[in-house]
Amino acid sequence: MYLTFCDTIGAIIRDHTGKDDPMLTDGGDHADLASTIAFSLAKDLKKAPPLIAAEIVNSIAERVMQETGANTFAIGPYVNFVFGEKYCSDVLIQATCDGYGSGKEKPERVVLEHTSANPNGPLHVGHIRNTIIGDTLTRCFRKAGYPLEVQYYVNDMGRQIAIVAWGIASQRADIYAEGKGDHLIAEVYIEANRHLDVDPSLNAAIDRLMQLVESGDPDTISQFKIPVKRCLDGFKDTLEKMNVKHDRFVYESDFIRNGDTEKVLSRISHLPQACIDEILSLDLSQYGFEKSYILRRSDGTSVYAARDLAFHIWKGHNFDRVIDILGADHKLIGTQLQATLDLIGEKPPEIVFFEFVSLPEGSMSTRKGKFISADELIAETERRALEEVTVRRPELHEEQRVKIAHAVAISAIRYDIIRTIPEKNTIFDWKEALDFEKQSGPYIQYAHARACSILEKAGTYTPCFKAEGEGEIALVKKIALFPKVISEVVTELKPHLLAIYARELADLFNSFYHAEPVLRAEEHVRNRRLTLVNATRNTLKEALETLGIDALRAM
RNA sequence: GGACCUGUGGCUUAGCCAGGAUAUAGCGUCGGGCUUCUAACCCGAAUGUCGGGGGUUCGAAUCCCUCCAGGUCCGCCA
Repeated sequence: MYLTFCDTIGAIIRDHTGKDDPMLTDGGDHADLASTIAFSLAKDLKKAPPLIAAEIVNSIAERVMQETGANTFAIGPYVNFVFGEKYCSDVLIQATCDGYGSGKEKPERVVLEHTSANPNGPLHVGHIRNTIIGDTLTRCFRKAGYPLEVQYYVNDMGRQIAIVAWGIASQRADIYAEGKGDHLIAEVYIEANRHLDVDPSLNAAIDRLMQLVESGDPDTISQFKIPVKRCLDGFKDTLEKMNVKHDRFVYESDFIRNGDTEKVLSRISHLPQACIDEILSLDLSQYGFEKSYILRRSDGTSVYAARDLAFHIWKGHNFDRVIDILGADHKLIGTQLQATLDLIGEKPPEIVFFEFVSLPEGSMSTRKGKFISADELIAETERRALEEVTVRRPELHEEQRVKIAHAVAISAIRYDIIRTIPEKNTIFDWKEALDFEKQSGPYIQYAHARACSILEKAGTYTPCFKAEGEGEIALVKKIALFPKVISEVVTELKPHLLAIYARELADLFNSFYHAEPVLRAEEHVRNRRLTLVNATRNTLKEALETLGIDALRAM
């Protein structure tokens, strides 16, 4: 509804002024929508902006009212629009329907890759920033109507995995030991690196393993495969706890076995930018890269970048839009990948880069065993959440309390991570992660539960799709923005916008809740407010689910 | 040394790409509000050289230049 109104008003301004851009902007406290077009016309017309604004209002107000029911007026140089009753009632009708905010089905197929952590230790609080950005975008794309496949790209043949395989053999570790596989692998990996640091000559054994696995040696392949699988099983456990699921796990080694890597390397070797001596590398200086892009080692084995090219060519052929979520450490290699694909006429991926999460004592390192695992984070947050639920709802059965605590914990974790823009590097803070108040997931869940509770107590009522008074109108107008927010997230790849929106919607609902009685109001007001509570409830539910957070009905 | 990202009240943070109305919220501080629809809440107050300096513009947190600080990268690792 909001977007439709913007389009209509934009077209009217365009018609009237002849300018391509109607200069629409948020109206802030003054209006629902505003245009700063008077500033840009000032030079041409040689008139003061406030004068121009007044003239524009005079000429378009009537047509705007006719087509949208919005009020047009000027404050100084700003042309302002305030939406009217029809807008509010249309919004309420839409927002009380199941699936509010969903876009119509789009033909464009999207593939999104996220997490893709190396299987050499458990997911830690840095990795899950990737996971949560990726999963939230996934949910937004699906909400917007795009068919989307989520992939996990498994590095099952890199140096790190060779180190794990070597570590298992040299430490005689029991790869089938009980416990969570990813944590088990981390122990082996950390210990193996300790040995390699002490005696670098041991690296020869790692190199040998990498040659064997690339040449297809069956024993080495299974030596790699078993720990990778154990680790991945651990990842899947952790991801499931966070409401995250991948549609497909794509194995890096497949692009060696099916010959795709060889094919792309051969294509590249014929390019004028290719440099072939002992190694194969590519000169990307035309794209502004100083460093050449190395694709094959002198011992003939391929590097990660080569396999990644093959993977992305495959994705580009099977999907219309390719999106990767990558840590800031991949910026160079990621942009080199984009440039190379562009050079050979393939579709480069869109990449969302996110900056690092570090610990107060410094950056995390799986290799050095310096990290807080996602499992620890979840366990601790659940423990705190259970304490909280037990204090608040002692009458509930333990099973029920545990269930709520889990949903609250995941909500707190996911929200804490997604609310910050990806470009900001953050320091992990237990106090913030365990905060269930205000700018948190549980705060939004609570607003939803509160709305549910009111509606449950109300029983049946006659819906009334109207809003009256400041608080009601502000709330409806916020509800109206939900579809716009989803579409912004998808076009700009900025999932934090949804997090902020959901919190602001909860804020407005809480203010409304405290200011206006619902159940105790006289009948026609009660019906109207119950309809509004229901619209809010539904919008909060859709927003929470799109954030990957359970919309609890009680907490 | 070079490249990219970040720097907004004591702390955390939105706005920056597409410049425009008194810069967004939270935590913390101070003052209020639960026999009344779930207080994981609400209402109010105080707190700002938008890292520093230049420039462009009628107008800059936003664009350009420069400097400073933090992070990341610059491997025949991934």
